[in-house]
Amino acid sequence: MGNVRQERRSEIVEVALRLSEEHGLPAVSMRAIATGVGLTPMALYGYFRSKDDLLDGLVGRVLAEVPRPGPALGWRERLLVCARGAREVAHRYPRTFPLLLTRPVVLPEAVRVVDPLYGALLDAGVPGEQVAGLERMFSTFVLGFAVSEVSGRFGEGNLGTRQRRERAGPRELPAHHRLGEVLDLPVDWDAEFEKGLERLLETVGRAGSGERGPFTDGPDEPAVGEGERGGTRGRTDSDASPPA
Amino acid sequence: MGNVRQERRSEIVEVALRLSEEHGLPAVSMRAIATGVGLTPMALYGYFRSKDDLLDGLVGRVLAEVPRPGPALGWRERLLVCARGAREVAHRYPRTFPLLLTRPVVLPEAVRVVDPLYGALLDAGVPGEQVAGLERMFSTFVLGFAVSEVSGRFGEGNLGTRQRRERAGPRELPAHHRLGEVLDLPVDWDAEFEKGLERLLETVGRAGSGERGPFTDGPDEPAVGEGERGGTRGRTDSDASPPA
DNA sequence: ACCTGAACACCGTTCAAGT
DNA sequence: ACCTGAACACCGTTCAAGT
Repeated sequence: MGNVRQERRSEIVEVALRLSEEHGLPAVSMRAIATGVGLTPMALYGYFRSKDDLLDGLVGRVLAEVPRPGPALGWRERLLVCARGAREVAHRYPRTFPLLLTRPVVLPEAVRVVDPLYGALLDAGVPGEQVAGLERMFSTFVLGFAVSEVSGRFGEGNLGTRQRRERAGPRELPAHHRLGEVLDLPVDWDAEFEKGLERLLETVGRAGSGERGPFTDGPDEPAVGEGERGGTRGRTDSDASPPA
Repeated sequence: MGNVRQERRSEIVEVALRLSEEHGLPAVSMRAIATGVGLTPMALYGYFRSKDDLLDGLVGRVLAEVPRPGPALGWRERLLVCARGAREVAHRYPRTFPLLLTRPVVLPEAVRVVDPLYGALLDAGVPGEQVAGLERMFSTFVLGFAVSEVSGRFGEGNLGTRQRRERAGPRELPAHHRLGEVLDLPVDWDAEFEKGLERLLETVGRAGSGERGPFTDGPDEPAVGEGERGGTRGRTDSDASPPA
């Protein structure tokens, strides 16, 4: 089949990725890609309908490196592997990764990344109607955090707000002044990401155990969200709730 | 002082906003803005150092419409007002809003939006060292959700994955097949956003009450995150934990 | 102080033509 | 089938000049 065509296609995407990481996304022009692959700009249109199409290929190329854990691990570990893996990819391609938030997720690669997340949430006992929404919440956090980090959207953490804080006075920024010196500490992004994941996993566990609060008296199942250790003790298809 | 200058500046930003909403962000060019305001492109450089600088002005202009609730409301209500308000702004300026995720948050307008969130988290009892991180988690969700919604990153919800699901077969997308028809239901974005907020408020409540799990025996305070109904019964400054 | 004209070094894409 | 050349209608920005 059109295998040489596929080769050329991925060669083009590879050049685009290299250009993006070496000189930034704005440097990814059809003309620059073309010279990089040894062609005329017009030749690229034989492989991609438009530049947007080519950028979708770039998104797919990056998404392909996000790990997709199989059902061997427990659901918690699977979610962690996906989340940490995605963040690592962001650090690997810091100038390209922000594209993922800009472009729609209808690509087949995106669906392939989402599937293990759906599986993990189902195994956590999350009701079918809530799975997609919870997955979007989870992915939004992971993607948003990773993109913010590599694109500098978080600034250099809290640093640099100090001048502004002091210039503004307690009238305009009362909470900044209440927080005071805490805002001047450098941020440990690894720790913050892990903390966020921990919080989300707790939410998932609660959604998976029927969302009963501590005062709802239901069947006294062992609470999810406690003492999860490796192994294969995650639930399987058999106890996934029916779609109602 | 340079008041006529400020007038001109905001006139320029206003034209940029109109252009962006009417014809999309790519249509926001220095040349188009200039004709819109009745000047030569070069004249704009007297008011903004560069196009990026002008876009920062645009971000500030949009951020200025995000509500900043005072301390009259309870912390829960304040978080809800900020979150819902931000999402409404996204719906008001759907083609411009995605800029907020692209550009750094060092603008004074961004700090002004963050301050009430810090205040609410402090009033929820969140320890000082955790406030900034939790705020970033909250904002990442709100911004990420709103941007995904208006930029079409969420696709049309789950719809449209059906063809792909059926073409792929249970081998490649097992969880999609486990979920089955649930994925074909249309998504109620309002409800999903509210559900996400609810989950995050629960997390905030837990962080504010010392993060004890159901198996830690501590003082038997009434659990936060339960039975919250409207009204102004949120905590106030008086019971915020000191930064430690 | 505020603005303009001309110019530079770029873009994505179309279209007719080559082999 | 795959590629090229020339052209169109754009970009952001610099620089010298105008009033």
